[in-house]
Amino acid sequence: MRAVFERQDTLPLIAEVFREFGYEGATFSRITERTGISKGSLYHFFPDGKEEMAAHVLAHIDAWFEAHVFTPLARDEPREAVAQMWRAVLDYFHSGRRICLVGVFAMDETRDVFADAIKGYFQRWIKALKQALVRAGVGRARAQDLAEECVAGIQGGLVISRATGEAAQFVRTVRRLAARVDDELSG
Amino acid sequence: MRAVFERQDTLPLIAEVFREFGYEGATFSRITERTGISKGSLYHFFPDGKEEMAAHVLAHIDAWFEAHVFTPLARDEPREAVAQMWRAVLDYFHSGRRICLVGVFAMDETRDVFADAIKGYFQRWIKALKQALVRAGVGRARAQDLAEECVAGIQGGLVISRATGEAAQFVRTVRRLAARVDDELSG
DNA sequence: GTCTATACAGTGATAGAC
DNA sequence: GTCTATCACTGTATAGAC
Repeated sequence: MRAVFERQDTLPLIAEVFREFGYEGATFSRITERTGISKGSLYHFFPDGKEEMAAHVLAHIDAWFEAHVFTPLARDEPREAVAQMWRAVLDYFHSGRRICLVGVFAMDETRDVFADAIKGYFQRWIKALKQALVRAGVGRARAQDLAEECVAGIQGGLVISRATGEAAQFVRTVRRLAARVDDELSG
Repeated sequence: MRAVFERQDTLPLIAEVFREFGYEGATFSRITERTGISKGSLYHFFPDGKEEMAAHVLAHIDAWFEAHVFTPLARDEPREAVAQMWRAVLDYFHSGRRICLVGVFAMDETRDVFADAIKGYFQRWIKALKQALVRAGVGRARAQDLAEECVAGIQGGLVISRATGEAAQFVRTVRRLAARVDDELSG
């Protein structure tokens, strides 16, 4: 009996291995152990091996954020979209117990292959948030500042939470950032 | 002709390799290539191998921050110490072109051996900053919030700068954080 | 499609010549 | 103290049985 039958289904499992051990630390033995899929089958799903796995995992994450964060910010009523962003972020990162794989890969310059994907993820996030803030009436310069501050703050909160082992620190960080945005929107 | 003769002198070079490639990616061949020291000599300096190297590198970084940031925050006139912290941070991280190795190691849970050192680094930073803010007249709860926000913001700014390739983003992040602290101190 | 068997390079680590 | 030679092992990757 196997729980996984489609390549798409393996991505979340493989993603967790990359998250826990980083790119170099995510070895085939750890991936087979976690997924229950042998090396041979993994190469059947991902003919180009580890690099292809990582690329698909990144694309998977990107699609999630595109659907749950970036697109709402660009399309929905801005205040509601921002509120939705905070909910999505707390949910996705398990209230600080889960780190950002894109951030992890960003810190590792071993493989420039992913540089564009990583850069695009953060730039689109900042841009979408900025434009939502502008649509909500915030000045362009201030909106850019706030958006950079929020996206950077989220990453930093994840690092500190993971480092100290206190997930609550991430939740506090998000609350502070949300409050600052609210102040700006109502003030 | 060799430029390095003492173990202490090798640490900054080895640290850069860990910074660029992460713990797993920092292989002996890369370290020997960067330092010009053979494996045999590296094991002479660090009998316990890579793990000992990483431990010494972390201790080296910790000592630098202790001397240039934490101790000044605890001892000097608080406003001046905070200003010194921003200078030290911009300087140490090369205005956003260099990442935080402690942050990189924090994201990697391969080796719990360093967990305490990593945790201590961030906790002492937050605590020292908080106490300096308290000595400068900020309320305890607000000081704790601000300190967490600053240390997390620095880490996040480094991640975003590295990801986007725009070091200037880190400088802006630091400026924003410094302005917020200044507001609190004068307001 | 899934697996086992295997190739081959590179890993951390050790021994020993000088 | 510094290096080279070598170790056992694990890494990614491939071939091929079923």
